[in-house]
Amino acid sequence: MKLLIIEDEPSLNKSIVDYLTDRQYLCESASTYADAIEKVECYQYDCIVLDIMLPDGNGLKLLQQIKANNKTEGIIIISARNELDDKVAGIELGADDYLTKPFHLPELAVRISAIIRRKNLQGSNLLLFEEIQMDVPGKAVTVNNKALLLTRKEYDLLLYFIINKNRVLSKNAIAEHLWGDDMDMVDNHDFLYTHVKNLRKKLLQAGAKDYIQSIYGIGYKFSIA
Amino acid sequence: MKLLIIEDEPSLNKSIVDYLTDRQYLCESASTYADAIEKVECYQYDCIVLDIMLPDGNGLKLLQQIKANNKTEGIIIISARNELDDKVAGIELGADDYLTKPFHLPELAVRISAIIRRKNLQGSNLLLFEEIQMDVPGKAVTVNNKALLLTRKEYDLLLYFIINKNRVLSKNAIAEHLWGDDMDMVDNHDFLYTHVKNLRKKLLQAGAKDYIQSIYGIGYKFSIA
DNA sequence: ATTAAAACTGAAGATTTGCTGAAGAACGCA
DNA sequence: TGCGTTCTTCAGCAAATCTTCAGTTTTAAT
Repeated sequence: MKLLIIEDEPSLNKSIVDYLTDRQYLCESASTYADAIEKVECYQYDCIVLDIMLPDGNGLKLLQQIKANNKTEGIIIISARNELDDKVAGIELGADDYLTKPFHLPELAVRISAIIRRKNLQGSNLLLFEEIQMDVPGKAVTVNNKALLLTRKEYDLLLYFIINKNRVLSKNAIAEHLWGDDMDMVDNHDFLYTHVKNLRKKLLQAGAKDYIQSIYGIGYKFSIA
Repeated sequence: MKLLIIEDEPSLNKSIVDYLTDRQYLCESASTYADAIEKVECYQYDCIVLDIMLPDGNGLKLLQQIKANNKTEGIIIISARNELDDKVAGIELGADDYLTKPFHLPELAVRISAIIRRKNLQGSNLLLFEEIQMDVPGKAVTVNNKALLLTRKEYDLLLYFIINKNRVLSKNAIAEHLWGDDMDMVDNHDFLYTHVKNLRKKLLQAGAKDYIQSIYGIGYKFSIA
């Protein structure tokens, strides 16, 4: 799961990123309005944590642009206690949740997880695709009710596939989601090839059909037949 | 076993915490509504002791929110004798027990233990998992009916494993439950490694199988096979 | 059919994570 | 206070995973 942390204070930004990275999220951070708007326009995230007060532009404007961009990301606003009006405005502009500073990191983590669950799993903990079942909070995968052990990258890959089932995914989009933007994936898709190969092998061995279809020149599509 | 004591009067709070800590509970305390709601949202407890009268908000509202949060914690309400209506309302809102001030600490301890027993042990005193048997009130463990001596951390760890059997537990979740929130576990899981190692060794020596499965990059799962 | 690009594969290093035993520190009890 | 137990720290080793790479197969277009 990929997050964007928009927060200008470096130490807070770092502690948020460290904490969430430790909990298996892939985090990217932005510290200015310009930085943030660029990342939001270029990449896709599962959830965005947005500090309303930014040095070079108002966070509400940023929020508006995110929403205008027709992005479906979940958004959590953080703000100081005396910026209550901004908070209310944020919710009206379509933020999914808010948090007042100072807050505790576990609480932020709980809310992120709740938003992601709401968005991708319709409130359930289980993701189903034919004979494959993913228990997301438990990070456990079963095929025909038999446990299947996946490595972290394999798990992330399968999760991304199932959430985006029946859609053609470019290799760059997948790579971006699994490794973030600091990775040099322009002319090297060997990572992906290897992990797709390993995931396919494990799924087949577990008795699932090969739902990972290669789309020549583009990427993959996860679907039946 | 991890408890949260919500009580605004410092001396009473401290004496409750001291008494229960002495009886091997891991206690955290909150003295205000805001403080309490935050802890409840971030952490997980086995039982919550809640004083209905709080300075900055009504305890009943807090109780309602705990229940709304879909938490499964047991809850004991404490209140002054003249707040009988609140007490009744509390039970109706889903509190598991109540106590009127002033009360004796041993009585509180008895009720906490009863709630935990009801919740985790379905009313029994024994927790069973294959050849392992835990007598919770007696803090005694047997494997194939032969006594097994565990240290406190080992005992707490095994108890947490068995209560959460078949679930993937992150190292952070385990650490939080065994050491509380004041511990700096971000990049140091050596505690856990050592205690898991010692617990495994003792269980194996006693003739039990190794039910503690390591989940690479995440934590552990306690289950058969 | 030929060809060049793209995709796949197995196996090798490199890296990260987990395990271990032993030593030092803290604790509880007499 | 002193003693034995338990808890924490640490450094070296082992294992799992990730990345790299060279060689092979597949694909689409000529």
